[in-house]
Amino acid sequence: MVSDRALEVLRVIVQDYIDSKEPVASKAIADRHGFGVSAATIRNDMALLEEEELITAPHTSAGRIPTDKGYRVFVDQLAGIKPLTPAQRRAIEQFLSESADLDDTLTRTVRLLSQLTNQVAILQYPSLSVATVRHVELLPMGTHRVMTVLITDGGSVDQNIVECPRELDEEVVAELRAHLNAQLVGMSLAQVPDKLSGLSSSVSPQRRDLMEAIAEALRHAVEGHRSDRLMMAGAANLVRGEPDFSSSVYPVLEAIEQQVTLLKLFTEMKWESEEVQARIGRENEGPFAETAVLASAYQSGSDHRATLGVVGPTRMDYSSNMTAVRAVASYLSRLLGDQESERA
Amino acid sequence: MVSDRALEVLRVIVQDYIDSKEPVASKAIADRHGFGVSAATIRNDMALLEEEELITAPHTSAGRIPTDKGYRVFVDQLAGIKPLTPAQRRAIEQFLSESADLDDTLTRTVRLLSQLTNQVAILQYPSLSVATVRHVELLPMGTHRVMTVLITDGGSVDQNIVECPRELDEEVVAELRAHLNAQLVGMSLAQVPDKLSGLSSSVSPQRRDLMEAIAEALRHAVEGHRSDRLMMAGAANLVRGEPDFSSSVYPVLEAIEQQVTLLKLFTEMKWESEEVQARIGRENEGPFAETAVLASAYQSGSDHRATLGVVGPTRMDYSSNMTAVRAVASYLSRLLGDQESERA
DNA sequence: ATTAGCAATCAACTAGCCCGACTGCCAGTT
DNA sequence: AACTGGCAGTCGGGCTAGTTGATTGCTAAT
Repeated sequence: MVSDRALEVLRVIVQDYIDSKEPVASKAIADRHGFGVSAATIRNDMALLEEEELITAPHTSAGRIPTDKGYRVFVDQLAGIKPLTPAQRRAIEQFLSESADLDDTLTRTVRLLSQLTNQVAILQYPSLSVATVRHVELLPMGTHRVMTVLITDGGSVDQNIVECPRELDEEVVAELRAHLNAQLVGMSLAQVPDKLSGLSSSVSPQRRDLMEAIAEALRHAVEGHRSDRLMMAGAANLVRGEPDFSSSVYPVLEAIEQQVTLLKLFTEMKWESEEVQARIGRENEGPFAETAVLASAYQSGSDHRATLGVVGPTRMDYSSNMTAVRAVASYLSRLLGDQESERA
Repeated sequence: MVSDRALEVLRVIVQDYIDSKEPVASKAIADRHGFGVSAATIRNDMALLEEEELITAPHTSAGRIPTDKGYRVFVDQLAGIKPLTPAQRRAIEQFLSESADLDDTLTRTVRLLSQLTNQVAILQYPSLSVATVRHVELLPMGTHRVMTVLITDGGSVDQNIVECPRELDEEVVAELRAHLNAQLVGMSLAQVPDKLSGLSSSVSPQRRDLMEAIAEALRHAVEGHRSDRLMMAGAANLVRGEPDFSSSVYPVLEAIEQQVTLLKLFTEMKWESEEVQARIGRENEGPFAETAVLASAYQSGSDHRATLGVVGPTRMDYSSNMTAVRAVASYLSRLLGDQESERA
């Protein structure tokens, strides 16, 4: 039951509140924006919006601020798409021009995003469980040790030392290497452990113990990759501005560092659509109940996706931040895609 | 010209101020600590300490707080060595028992340190310029590409794709691989680029272009490792407590994230002695002028050292934090040393 | 449906006051 | 010479009361 004008009033309230950080008064709206109506009329609309719980008054004689629900409506229905500013575009260009290895790219990306949005930026490491095996290398080291090297198509590599039960034989190693590669290359990391258990029974008995030890090392390597992790940049932005935050910032920063809450959040969001997702205020659990989280999936490999986004106060510039998140996600996808094809 | 008792008074002031965060009054000292003298006498000593600029009064009718100089004297002359608490010892034990690969070890270490001290912990990545080459692998991929893999004794690995000017020949690759390993294994990363330039002239002319491309890839890999970086944990601790911060915390967090100031600081300190170093207040430049930085070198490889430490308010528990930094540095050194010898 | 006007509300600010926590100093004691 | 007790002086911080100004809600008129 909210009129079009009332929605327009909501938009104005959100926008004004975002950049003034002050409750917005009816008079200010009537004065500064081109509604053809008086403050009293705006007040009526505001009463309506308040009834719908889209805005609220912090105290009797103050202007109104949006509620979580109000932000939600704003984001879903009212936020226009702000194009990137030239400065932002330039920043991304510059960033693109200097990419190096994977880790460096990710670090730069998350910093870029935090600079573009002036918020804390979060980037989930590409989960390698669905990366595929490109090559397995066995390197004899001395007479009783062999180093296993597992190389994935994402360009990441892991290595382990294996103790050999018996004297090493280059021929045996070569054979096992060939065998392993034949069986594992092209396989997704998630499948590797299963495949490995089958493998040791397929080699001749006198090599089985060595095979078993190597399989164990490879399982370990895969395991190490499975753990999802996050990178963060721009923590300072959380502290900027708000002098009162002391109480509220601490748990948020801590939760970001612990990672687990955010990872859960990200996996919850991920199955949804292509676009930038927003979780606002109480839509989030626990420490993030007073923040907004914007996130978008990015293409982190041939057919796998991870998530990146920003965390900030619910009072944030949704329009431009969502644009920035979307832009960075798509640039990063493209970048990783390029490296991918370069490498293939 | 400060009597022994006056120094004792300074110690008490520092200690009380650290845990109460309140200026310390003469009466409180006379009452709570077993000086056999009256408050008036303490006051006389305090007047002396004030003359020496070791303590100062925030306003006329308040107790005294230590100055930077006061903390300095405390750290250099008065701070006893607090042994680790059982809880701390247990935390370290547990940490030790779960180490995985290098990156994981470092992440855990820096978190451990931040938990032990309740401060922001900083850890400088082991600079790999002085790590040595363990193995170079060349993997043909299709007919016109080869992947170079560089493995160092620190357990880190880097790989690149090289475009081959001509059709690949497994024999050629094998020969180059043997050649590269013969020349590079055991070499420190810092020496690799020089060595590489010599190499291409030592192969037959028809292989020179390939060799050159490979050398370029390896140079790139080494380059990626050279850049010093920092890890941080416990940023939330900066925000804990202080409600006034906003103004003072923001620049500090930002400077930590930018890394450059701290890296400079660390390299300045490093050449000094074996022990934990403390830089207090204005002894630091710029953003850290109101913080204390404790740092210690750790052995990050056979003969290279990097730095780790904590950043916190000048009002911090120097005794136990210095103990923690020392303990963690030495545990980490041992851990890396063990991996080293395990691998060798 | 809109408006103007008016009373009511309440945070934020100010001024004034007092209280209590210290110090500094001095004169007296050991 | 070192220490102590006592006392006056200073000043931050907390309390109260009063004032201001912004803003709403309501009502009656258009």
